[in-house]
Order: sequence, then structure tokens, then C-alpha cells
Amino acid sequence: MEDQVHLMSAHIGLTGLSQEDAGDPDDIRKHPNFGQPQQHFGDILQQIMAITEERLDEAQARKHALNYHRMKPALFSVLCEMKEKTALSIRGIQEEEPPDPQIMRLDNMLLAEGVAGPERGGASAAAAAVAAAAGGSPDDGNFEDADYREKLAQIRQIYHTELEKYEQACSEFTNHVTNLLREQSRTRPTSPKENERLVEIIHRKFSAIQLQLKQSTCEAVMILRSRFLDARRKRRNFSKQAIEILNEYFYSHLANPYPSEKAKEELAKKCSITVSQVANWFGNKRIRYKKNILKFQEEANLYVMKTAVDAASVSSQTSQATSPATPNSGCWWLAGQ
DNA sequence: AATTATGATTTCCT
DNA sequence: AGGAAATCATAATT
Repeated sequence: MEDQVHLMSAHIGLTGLSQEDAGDPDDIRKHPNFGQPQQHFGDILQQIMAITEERLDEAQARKHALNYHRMKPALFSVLCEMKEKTALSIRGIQEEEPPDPQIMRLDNMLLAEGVAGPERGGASAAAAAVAAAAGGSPDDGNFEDADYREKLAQIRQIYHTELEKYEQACSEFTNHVTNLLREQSRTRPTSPKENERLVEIIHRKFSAIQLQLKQSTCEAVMILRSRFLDARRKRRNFSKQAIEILNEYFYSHLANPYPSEKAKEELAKKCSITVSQVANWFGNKRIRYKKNILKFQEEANLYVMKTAVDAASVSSQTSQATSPATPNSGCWWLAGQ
């Protein structure tokens, strides 16, 4: 019995410490309660702060754990299977749509105008523009044409830089999405079809943006065209001087008023007009001269006189081709009458 | 306003 | 291709 009491007391004694602590009515005063909550909140705050940093690691750890779970491969394959099935139904919905006819139209137009596609005489146009800007050389008389080409080149440049920008952004974005998808493919099944679809969606979005660029470019070209081409269409008479030169050549070569390409170039240069204008002039002149020679007799005599005087002043012999007053044997103006 | 002159364009031919 | 012829569109003239 005694032993038992001892044992018990001993046992009690073991727990006595806690009993004493809790039992002491002064305990509350000995450990002031005011300090306790402060420390507590501090801990909580710290924990909260820590969460923001720990979560990622935790998540990574959880992900890692999942990835290496022994059931993972099996479950993953099941997932893949399910995905295949749903993808099949999705695949059925999307079909190959023909390229937007509107875009096609715009593309064709831009191509036709030389805005898109390879540099169509772009270098020469730029050179002409530069030459015109440099000193307005009387070389090429058609300033309007040069101006037009310069403006067109400008539009073309803007168009190309913008297009390039868009393309770059598009490929960048596509790359990004592809990378993202690849990243995701580690935790969820992704099919190449899915990637394809996403890329296609991206391209569609970007081409919608490009459509606007193309539209505005087309508009600009149209405006330029209506401004310049129509202005060019308005006929301007050649200068008196030019007419002099042309007539001189015509009547001094009345026997064969067909200037060679070289001669045309020279005349164009002298008259400050284009070669094709020279060709036009000669075409018109020939047909109109032969339509009624009588009407042009006066003019013919005038220029024959003029060249004769010139020839006389230059050299003594005047018995050259500068004698068209006497109809030649060729008689080009009797050709198709 | 009507007519003519003239540069450009179109069509056809070779 | 390059020219003839017809035609168009506008400048110049009357």
C-alpha cells in the first residue's frame, strides 16, 4: 500500500509542474497578456508574407510530386485518349476556308500598281526622283511622272515597312504561343493540331490587321492615281520651242519622217518631253500631214526655208536631205491610201 | 458656244 | 514592236 502511494505521488509529481503553473492564480499577472497578441500577429504577417514566396516552390514541389506519381503515366495516357476524342469532334468543325476574296482583290491591285511584289523599276524611279529633287535637270521633261513615281515609291516603302513590322510581330507572338504550349505539354496533353489551330487563329487576327493596312494603302494609291494620272491626262500643249524643233526635224526629214530611237531620244531631250511624246507627235504629225498636205504647205515651206538658211549659214552646200519641197520617190504619204 | 488644234489613247495591222 | 488610223479629251481660237 505504501508503495503504491509513493508511486502515485511520484507520478503526480511528474505532472505536478504543469499543475502548479496552471493552478497558480498569479500566473496571469506573471505573464502579461499584452505582449502575446503582438507577437502572434507578427507571426501571421510573416507567414502571409512568406506564403507569397513559398507558394511557388510549394506548387512546384506538388507539380513535381504529381509528375513522378506512379499513376501519372497511366492517367496521362487516359487524358490523352480523351483529348483525342474531343479533338476529333473539334476537328470536324473547323474546315479549310478559302482565302478572303477581299484580300485577294487588294493583293492583286497592289501587285498591279507595283506596290507589292518585287521592285518594279523601283531603282529607276528612285533615281528619277533623286535627279528631280537634286536640281530639276531638264533631262526628263515629265516632272509629273517623276513626282508620281516618287510618291508611289513613298507609299510602297511605308507599306513594306508596316507589313514587315506586322509579320515580325506575328511570328514573335506565334513563337511565344508555341513555347507556352510546349511548356504546358508537360502537365497536360497537347496535340500538334491544337498548336496548329492556335497559330492559325493568330495568323487570322494578324491578317485582319494587315487587311486594314492594305486597304489604306490601296486608298492612298487610288488617290494618288486620280490626282496625278488624271492631271497627266489633261493635255498641255508643248512649248513653242519644242514645236519648232520637232517641226524642223519633221520637214527636214520629210522624205522619211521616222526618227530612229536614238533620234527620238535626242529630240526628247532637246524638247524637254518624253520619248513616247516624241513618238506620239510624229505619229500625229504624219497622219495629219498626209491627210491634207495642202494645209501644211505653208508650214512646210517655212521650215524648209529655215533649215535652208541654217544650212547655208553653216556650210556652203545646201543640196542635202534638206530639200523636201521636191517630193521624193519614196512617197511615204501615199502608202495606205 | 461652236469650232479647230493638238496631245494621248485605242484598235488594228504587219 | 512599231506604225497607221480612228477616236477621245481638252486647249485654243473664233
